[in-house]
Amino acid sequence: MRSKDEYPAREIEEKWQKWWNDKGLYLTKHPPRQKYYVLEMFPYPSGDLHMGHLKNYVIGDVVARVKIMEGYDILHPMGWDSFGLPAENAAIKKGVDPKKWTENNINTYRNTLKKLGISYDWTREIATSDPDYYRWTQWIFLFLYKKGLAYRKKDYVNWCPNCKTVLANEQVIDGKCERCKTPVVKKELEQWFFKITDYAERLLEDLKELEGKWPPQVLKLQENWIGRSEGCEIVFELEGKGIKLPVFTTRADTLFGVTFMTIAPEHYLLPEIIEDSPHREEVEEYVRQALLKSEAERTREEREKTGVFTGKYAIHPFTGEKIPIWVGDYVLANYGTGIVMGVPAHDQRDFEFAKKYGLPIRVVIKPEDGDEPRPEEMEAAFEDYGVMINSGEFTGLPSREGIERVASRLREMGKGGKTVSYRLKDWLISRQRYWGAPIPMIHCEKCGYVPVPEDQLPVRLPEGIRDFRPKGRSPLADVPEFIETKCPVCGGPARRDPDTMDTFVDSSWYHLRYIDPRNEEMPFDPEKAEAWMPVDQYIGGAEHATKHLIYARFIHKVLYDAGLLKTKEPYLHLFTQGLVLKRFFWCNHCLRVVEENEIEKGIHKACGNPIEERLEMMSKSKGNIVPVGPFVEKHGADTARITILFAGPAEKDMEWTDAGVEGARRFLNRIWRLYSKHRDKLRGEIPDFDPEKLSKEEKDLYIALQKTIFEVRKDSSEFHFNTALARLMELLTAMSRFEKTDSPVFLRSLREYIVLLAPFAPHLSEELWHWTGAESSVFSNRFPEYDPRYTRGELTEIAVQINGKVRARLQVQRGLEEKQVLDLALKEENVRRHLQGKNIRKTIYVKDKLLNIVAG
RNA sequence: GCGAGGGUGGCGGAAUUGGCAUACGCGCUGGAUUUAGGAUCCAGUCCGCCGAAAGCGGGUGCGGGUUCAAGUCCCGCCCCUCGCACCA
Repeated sequence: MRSKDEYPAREIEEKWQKWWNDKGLYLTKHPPRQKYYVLEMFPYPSGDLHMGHLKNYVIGDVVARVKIMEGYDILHPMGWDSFGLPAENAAIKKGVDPKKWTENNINTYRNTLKKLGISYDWTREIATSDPDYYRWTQWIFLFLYKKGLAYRKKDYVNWCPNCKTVLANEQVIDGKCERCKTPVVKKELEQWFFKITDYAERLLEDLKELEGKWPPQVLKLQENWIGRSEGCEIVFELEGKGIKLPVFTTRADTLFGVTFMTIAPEHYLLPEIIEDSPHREEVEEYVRQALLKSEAERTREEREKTGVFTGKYAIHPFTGEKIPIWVGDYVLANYGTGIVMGVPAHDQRDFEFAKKYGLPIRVVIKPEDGDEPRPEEMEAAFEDYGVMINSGEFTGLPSREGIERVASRLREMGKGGKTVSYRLKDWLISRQRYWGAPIPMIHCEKCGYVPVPEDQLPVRLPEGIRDFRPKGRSPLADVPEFIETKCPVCGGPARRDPDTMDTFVDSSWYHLRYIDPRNEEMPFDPEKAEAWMPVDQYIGGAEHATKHLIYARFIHKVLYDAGLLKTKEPYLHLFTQGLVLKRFFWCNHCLRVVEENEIEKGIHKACGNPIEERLEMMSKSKGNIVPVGPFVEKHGADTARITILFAGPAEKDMEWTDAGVEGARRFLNRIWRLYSKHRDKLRGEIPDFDPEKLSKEEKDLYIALQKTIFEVRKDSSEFHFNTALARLMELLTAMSRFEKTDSPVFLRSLREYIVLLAPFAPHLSEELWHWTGAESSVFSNRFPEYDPRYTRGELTEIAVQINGKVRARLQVQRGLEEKQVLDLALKEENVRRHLQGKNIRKTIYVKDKLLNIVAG
């Protein structure tokens, strides 16, 4: 129940939200004097907004408000990543139009975010599903196409049999579809790709610029994802036909130990290899089986490797020896060259494969200080570096040197040489879906693939489609008025590309559109981009480390190379916030969330089955969400903000609890009561005072204030909002207990406290600020400066230890010397007792902190 | 398996150039106020030594080490979370 002591949150919040809006307080000032671009990852507008979504925006808002009060002109926009599958699924399930569904959700999201009073410049709102936006997404596609960075390729791709669509590598999690968890299979399709591998080296290299500015684990994740590996390409030849069969290896020194080769089942050269093989049918059957298996099945580690002999041989580049070629599904088609050389003596996988199929083992490396391993006795491959043996002209070389020499020899022979391989794959962007940006390409029988001329953009999505059920092709393929068009080159009949783009294309450049959201000539004006880029602080979930954050860096670099941008990287600082978890009770029998009053002694009363207590990320499907709207109505936006910020370190996961809400609410109420009590004292000038001439009580408060300013500034800049709030709570207690409430120190503390609180509880602060008689916003203040002379009290407590154990604490003036402190310490009863019968051997003094007496 | 992060009261968490472990909040206990409840305010709250105070001892996942001094540094383990995982 709300008592009359509780502050009227909703009333205050609505009042100031309206006032901020009328005053245009958060409108971007362009050109900026001193710019600061704060960006939170924009949301996909799904159903309603819950507290789990909020953390991102609350953190961003604190950053933005602190920067406003540090005198920056900020750009702090919000928009919608509004293309994507859920809209289409809703259309399939409920028959609603994806566009209408999306618009409704956007309206709900916008209204909810507005209720939170976050400092967005709403005039810059964008939605990726808006033709005014996706026109430029298409423009970017064409831009890449012109640069040779968008190309079409027939390939085996990740295919989700349930969603009936192609997935990027990044959308395959543990071999399963990210969305529906169905095992992904391989399917051969012709698709559009972005050549992100051309940028692999720079994407890796420029991570160095981000060190100390991005979370180290995100940098590491990207590094692993790019997966640079230095090695050697070695070209074998197919016996008889002379087809080149390149392999990639990091161990060129083991080349003389090759006893077989293995090629991936989906390798494009395989059909040619087996064309005239007696084993052809057997191989084809093996390939069929392999492609049916899901990635998850194929890559299960404990699974025994399988393979089948192709009946064909390759020629060793040095020895001319015949090497049998096998097909094996443990070889990945999309890493290296898709063919590996089998060196069973020195590679564990090859060893296992050779053992299974009775292939010979040939030792070509021996330990530096040991004997040559004997093949018949080996139980595992010898994978260490050592000295090359049985390797012709290279015999006797240490591995490291051998790797170099073999590579340069191959280079001379034109049969390979040093090369670099990346784990990163080209970015497959075609999606067989309706609700995305159409790929702006036209296929003409005569002219081939032709880009849609820029002046014809956007290629609009047709409306009024009824049937969105996945059929293995884009719903657009069945819309003749969309598909059928004229070739822009020859004017003859032609067909549009029926696919739409991966939504990660939409979000790879949105930070640029915010800079110039209504530009009708260009995606953005390069001059404006120069004024505002890079994003100074980007805030979002760590789950985007290898998807969005790599794609955005890639697109940014392409635009940088074209001279449209002046910075190499889009996001200068990145902060990744933790999740919001909510405890709930789950009945495994009824398969639903159960309220506490339905449970008795751990048993679900309704069905008699035991209840499981779970702590998981808030999600609508689980039913453990706290919706924002009703919460704000009941407790207010500021309470929601404080709850989130105080619960723990912002980068860590937090549990949303009622107790946390109570604590936040209580804190704000304490502030409200203190200010209500002294409301009549808030107005008017505060007389100047000399801190040196204050009473002890006053000086203590003055020092507490300086300390708090110092700590709040420091903690806020480091994203330690929980400890910043702890300091504010301490100062509040100090002010509440302060008795000389007419003192200028007290009055000044009240004033500055409001400003310190403002980034965290903006509505309450704005209200209290106006109680001082101010007419301008609390955010037109500078964040308070501390008086550096007083950030520490002049009294200090020195711990007196004897042999490392604290035996007394002394209250003394700061700055005492060791001798003085020791004299004082020796007067202490407890110290004397512990020194009885002992000699002081040595003392260690840490000024103003500690004195350790070593005695014995 | 590899990589990263983590393990501190009943709970969320503070404290890192090595220097008073447990700030702040929640919960709990007692008191004040109140017809009562709620709300609020004050005091207490790491554990143990029968209660209290003083005092003493123990204590930051486990075992060792360096040091006058270790949550913090070093060595060896255990456990948890996340990411990658047949990458040739």
